[in-house]
Amino acid sequence: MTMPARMLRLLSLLQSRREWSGAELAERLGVTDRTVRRDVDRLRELGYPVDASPGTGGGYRLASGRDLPPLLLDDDEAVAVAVGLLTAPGGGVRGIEETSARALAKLEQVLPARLRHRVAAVSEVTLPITLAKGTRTDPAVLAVVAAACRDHELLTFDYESREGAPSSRRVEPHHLVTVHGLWYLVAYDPERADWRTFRVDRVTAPTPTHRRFSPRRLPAEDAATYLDRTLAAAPYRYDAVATVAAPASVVLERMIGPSRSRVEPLGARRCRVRLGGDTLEIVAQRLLSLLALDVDLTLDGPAEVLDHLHATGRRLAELAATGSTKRDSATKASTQAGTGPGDGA
Amino acid sequence: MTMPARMLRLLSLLQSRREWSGAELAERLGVTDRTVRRDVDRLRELGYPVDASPGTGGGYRLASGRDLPPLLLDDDEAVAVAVGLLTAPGGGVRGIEETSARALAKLEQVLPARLRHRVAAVSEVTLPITLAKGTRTDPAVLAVVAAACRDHELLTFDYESREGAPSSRRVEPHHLVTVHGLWYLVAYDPERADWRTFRVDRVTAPTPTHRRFSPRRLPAEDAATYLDRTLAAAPYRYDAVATVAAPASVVLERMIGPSRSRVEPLGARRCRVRLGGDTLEIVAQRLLSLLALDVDLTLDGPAEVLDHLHATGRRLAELAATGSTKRDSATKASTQAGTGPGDGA
DNA sequence: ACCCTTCCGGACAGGACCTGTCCGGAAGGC
DNA sequence: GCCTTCCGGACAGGTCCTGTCCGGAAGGGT
Repeated sequence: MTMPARMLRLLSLLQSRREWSGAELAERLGVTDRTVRRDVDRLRELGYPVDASPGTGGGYRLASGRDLPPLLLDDDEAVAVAVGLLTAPGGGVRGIEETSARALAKLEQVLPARLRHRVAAVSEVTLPITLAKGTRTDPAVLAVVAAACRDHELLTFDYESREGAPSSRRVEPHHLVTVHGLWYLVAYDPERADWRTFRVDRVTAPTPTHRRFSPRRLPAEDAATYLDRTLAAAPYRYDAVATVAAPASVVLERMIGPSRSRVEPLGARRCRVRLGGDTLEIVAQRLLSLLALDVDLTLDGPAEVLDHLHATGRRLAELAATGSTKRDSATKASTQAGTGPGDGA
Repeated sequence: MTMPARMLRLLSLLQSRREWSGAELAERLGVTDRTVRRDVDRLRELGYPVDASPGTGGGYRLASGRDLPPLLLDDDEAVAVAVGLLTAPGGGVRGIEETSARALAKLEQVLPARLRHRVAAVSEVTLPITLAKGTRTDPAVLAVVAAACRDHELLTFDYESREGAPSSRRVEPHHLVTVHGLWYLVAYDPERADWRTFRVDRVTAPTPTHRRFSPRRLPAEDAATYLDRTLAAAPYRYDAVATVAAPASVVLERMIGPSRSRVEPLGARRCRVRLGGDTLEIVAQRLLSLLALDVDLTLDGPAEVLDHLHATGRRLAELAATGSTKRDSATKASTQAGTGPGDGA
C-alpha cells in the first residue's frame, strides 16, 4: 500500500471507531508501529489533531481541530447523508438550502452508481407523505442544477409547467430554495428577459452547457424572500383569506407551512392570513391551526371553498356529537391528490 | 507542501468545482503540470477515477468510481450535512436513522468547535415548527449516544421523564430511531432488567464509560417496530379512536404522521385508527385528514376530546357559513404547547 | 484542412523522504 | 512497582518523488 493510500486508510479507521491502539493500527495498515506513529504525526501536521493516551486501555482518537478532515463514509452513511441533504429543511436560515444543494452536488458527483438507486429508493419512502407522489425531486437532477448554480453555468433543461405544458429552457441558474421538501430553482431566463422560478421535480434532462455567465442582481433581498413573494402571488387551485385577532408573530409561530408572505400584519394585534392550497384539505388544515389559536376569526373566500369548509365542519361536529358520519359528496373534491404549492413559471 | 497534503488539496479542488485545467491545478498546488498529471494518476490508482478531456475547454473532473472518495467539505457544507442528518426523516426504511446517527457521530467527532454552535443555531430554526420548543435534539448529545451504540459501550446519562422526574441512568444503548424529528434511544437498562426507550432531547450529560457490553437480542423484529409498539402503548394526553370505511393501506398513505401501529386493519375494507396526541389540535388535525378521505367514519373517545372536536367542528361550520367566529373558551386547552408523542420510559 | 489548446506518458538525474530497527523515556492503570 | 501504552531520536538502505525535457494524440474553432 502506498503512503498516501495508507494515510487515508488511517483516517478512515480513526473515523470509524472511537479509539484504536497503536498495535491494532499497525496490524491493519501492514506497517510497523513506528510508522503508525509517524503517520499520526503527519496527520497532526496536516492540521487534524489526534489525541493519544498512554497506559492500559489507551490509544489514538481523532479530535476536532481547526478545520474538518476529509470525511470517509461507508456506503450506508453516504446514502444517509445524501438523503439528509435532499430532504433539507428550508425555513428561515438564509442560504442554508443553497449550501445543502452544493454539498449534495459534491456528493452526487462522486457517488458510486450502485448507491444512486438506493438514495432514490430511500428518499422515495422518506419524503414527507403530505407531498403527493410524483413530486419527488430526483437527486441527480438536483445535483446538476446545484452544480450549475455554483459554477455560474448556463443550464438547459426540459420543463413541464403546472398546467402540464412542456417547454425547453435555457436559463441562468441563480439560487435553489426549498419549501416543505419541494425544491425551487430561481433563475433568469434571457429569452423571456425576466426572472422565473422552476420546481426542480418538474425539470428533466438538465444539461450544463459549459458557458459561463456573470450573475445579475436578483430583484429581492435574497432568494428565499423572492420565492416567497412569487409563491404568494401564484394562483392556487383553492384560496381563502382569514383575518385573525392575534399578532402576526403568534400566527407565524403556530401555523403549519410558515410562509412569511402568507401572513400580513394588520396593526399590532391582528393580521390577515392567506390559506391558499392546491387541495381543499390543505386549506382546511391551515384553517384548523388558526382555529386552535382560539381567537376571533373572520373568513373570506369563494363559495366553493366556503361550502367545503362548511360541510367539513358539520361532519366534524356531527361525528363528535353522534359518533359517526357518512361520506359527503360535497367534499369529494378534497380527495384528489395534492400537488403542493404552485409556481410562477 | 508535502505530497499527501497536496493530494488532499487536489481532491478538494476537484470536488469544489466541476472542471479544472491542468495548468490551473499546477498553479494552485505549486507544482509542475507534470506532477499534477502524476497526482491525478495516483488518485486513479487509489480508485477515484478522474475524467480528462483534451482540447480547448478541456480539463480534469472527478467521476464516480467503485467507492466514495474522501469528502472535503467547507464550513457551510459541513453545517448543512450535520443539520441534514440531525433532521433525518425516519419513516419506513429499516435502519436508515441508525446510519444517519452514525454518520453524524463521525462528523460531530471532528467538527471544529466554531461550527458546533452554528449547527445548533440552524437546527433550532429549521426543525419542524410543529414541534414545541425545547424538544430540539442537541447534536452533540445525539452524537455521543450514537457513538456509544456503534461501539457497544455502556452509557450513563441524566434523564428527565415525561412527567419531569429526573433520574440517572446507566444503560446498554442499542438503537436510535427517529419519529417526526424526535430521536429515541432504545436501550437495555440492567438495573431495571428491562428494555426502555428514551427521548434523546431529554437526555443530558451523556458520558460513555469505556466498558464494552455484548448486545442482547431486542424483543422485536427491529428497533423501529419496537419503538412503534412502545409509542402506540404509551398514554397520550388526549386520545380517540376512529373506525374508517377504507382499507388500512389507503389511510396509511394519506394520514399525517404515519405510525404503522396506529392503524389496525379490520378486514380488507375497513380499519381502526388511533388519533392520540398531546394536544387537542393534533387530534383534530389527524381526524381532519381522515375526513378528507370522504368515507364513512365512526369515532370513539373521552367526552373531553369529543366536546372539543364538536366545538371545533361547529366553529368551522359557523365560520364558513357566516364569515366569522368568536373565540370559544371550550377549546382553550388546545392552545397549550404540544410536546410531541410520548415515550415509554 | 489547419492550428491551437489541452491532456498524455516515457526517460532521466538528483535528491528528498520514507521505512524498519533499535533504543531509552514518560505517563497512565492495576 | 509492574505492565502497558505512547513517544521520538538516530541511522542505514533504498524507494520514489520532482522537475525537465520531449514527441504524440485528441478535441474545437476557424
